Amino acid sequence: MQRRTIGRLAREAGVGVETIRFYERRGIIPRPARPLEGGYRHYDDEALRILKYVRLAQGLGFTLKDVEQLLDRASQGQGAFCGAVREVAEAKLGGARAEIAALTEQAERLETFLAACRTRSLHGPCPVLAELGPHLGGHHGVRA
Amino acid sequence: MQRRTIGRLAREAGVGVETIRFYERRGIIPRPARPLEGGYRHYDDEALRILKYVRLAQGLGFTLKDVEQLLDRASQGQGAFCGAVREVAEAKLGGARAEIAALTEQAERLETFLAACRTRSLHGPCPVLAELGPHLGGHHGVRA
DNA sequence: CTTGACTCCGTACTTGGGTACGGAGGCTAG
DNA sequence: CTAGCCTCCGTACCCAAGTACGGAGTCAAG
Repeated sequence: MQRRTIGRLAREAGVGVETIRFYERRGIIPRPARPLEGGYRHYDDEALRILKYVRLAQGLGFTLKDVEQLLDRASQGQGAFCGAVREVAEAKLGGARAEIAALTEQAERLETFLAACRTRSLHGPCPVLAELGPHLGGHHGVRA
Repeated sequence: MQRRTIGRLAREAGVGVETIRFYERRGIIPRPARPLEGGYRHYDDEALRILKYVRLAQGLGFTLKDVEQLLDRASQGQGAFCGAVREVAEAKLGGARAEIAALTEQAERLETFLAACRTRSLHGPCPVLAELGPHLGGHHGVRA
């Protein structure tokens, strides 16, 4: 028997102690074996495996909610689980690509903006400020 | 005089009414002219300009905090303002590129994973499930 | 003057993934 | 037996950018 306490498990898995307790509250980690009348938790290898699995899943963009649902499906047999994993992974891939596209556009807007800023600042007053109207000068209320 | 109420301004700017009140609390929108003894707010064109400016800034990835700070600098003259804007914009560009890189890696991991999933599922039991250990089957505690 | 739409206000809630706190009790080496 | 570290627990807090609520007051049209 390993008699891993929570701190040891945390070190082995590379997460914080509070994280493990948080996962337990969410039902991600099995409720560990404990002596009656509330002593310390001690964990076996399965807990460690799950923690590593969670970190892997997070690296793929899965949320904890995804992980929970997947873990639920794991009780329904391999077919259901495998299909569900693939489905989520495909959704994440789509999401990631969409986000990349959005960020790429944003980066392009920023480049355009910076280029304009550099060019125009050679010629006259800052056009960004001008767009904000003539009244900007401590005009926007009392800050708390 | 326009006598724009908050709802009208919201429609014109394409934001929610609550958003405008929220911006006012944060000091982003000038506290609008109001009749004594608490009647309705009414807004002039400057509020609309600022709202549009905020949406533009958000499109560049600026946070509301950024906008607030920039608006504060606007009172210190064009030089300070212009420089600050450019600085933030450059930081955002760096951040966006870093995020794109991270997401690209994530997408690659997902593709690798999905490819492995497809290939291996032809040969035998789901390897992802196997990695989770032999005990997965409603083993992970009572969900609340 | 009434109706109905709009607005007022403060406060609490949302999402995600944890972190922080703090006093009490358990566990173990010396 | 005791020092000292570890763990227990619930609860509250963090970030951003709003959203939701609900009872009361206001405004314009008819």
